[in-house]
Amino acid sequence: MIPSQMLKGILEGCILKIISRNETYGYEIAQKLLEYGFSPIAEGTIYPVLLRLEKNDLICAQYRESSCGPKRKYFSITASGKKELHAFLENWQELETGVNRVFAEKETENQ
Amino acid sequence: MIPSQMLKGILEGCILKIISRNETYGYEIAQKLLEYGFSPIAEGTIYPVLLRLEKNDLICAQYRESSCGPKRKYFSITASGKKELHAFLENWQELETGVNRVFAEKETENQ
DNA sequence: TACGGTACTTTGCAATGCTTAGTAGCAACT
DNA sequence: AGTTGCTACTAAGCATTGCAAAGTACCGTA
Repeated sequence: MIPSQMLKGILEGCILKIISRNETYGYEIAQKLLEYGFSPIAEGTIYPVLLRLEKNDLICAQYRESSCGPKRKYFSITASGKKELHAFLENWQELETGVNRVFAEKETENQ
Repeated sequence: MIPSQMLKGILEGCILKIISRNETYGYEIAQKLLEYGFSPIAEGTIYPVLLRLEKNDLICAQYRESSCGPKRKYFSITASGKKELHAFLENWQELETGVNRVFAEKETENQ
């Protein structure tokens, strides 16, 4: 169970990536995150993220009827969103490299 | 430049790891993080983390004189700290796996 | 009619890194 | 002596973002 603090900034990037692959809506994004191995993300988490992304013009929304429930709010990525996604990926890789360097056991130094 | 939000929870784990390798003090930790590829971590960031870790009994402190400046506050990891470090590493790996799964391009699915 | 699954919104909280300001020791240069 | 710069730590308050909780509402089934 990944603590919430460690998701900060990262969840947003993952959601953006999921949207970039295919137009989708909040409820489905939550399910996909589960499939990707994240512990269940509360609705109170995911929808505010989507609203923020929309407000910042990184994604745009479109309501559509559903045959099995209330209307869905479908999101697709914008040009700014693609740029942001690219920046996120770079930052993520930088983070990954840094952390893994910290945790790499180095035989050459005093451990 | 990794945005500060993405460091949340992670910086703490990295600092704990650095201390676990060798007794060390705040100023030196900041320098090591730089060596590991992190952009400069402000003192106002690092010292509060250390105080928090100490308060939570994950590290313990000992002041020592320095020949080239003010006294240094040396930290070493406690038993609880080692447990916490282990837990952090597991969470980090879980996060890493999850994010990389989200970002892996899958040829078998509609992209 | 009630329940469960689907689907979204809003409010307020908590954790943590950051900014800023302050204190202080030591060495080197003027 | 005074100034500057590096070393070294503390503390107060801010901003961001994930989370919990509560509310609204559509639809199918029992």
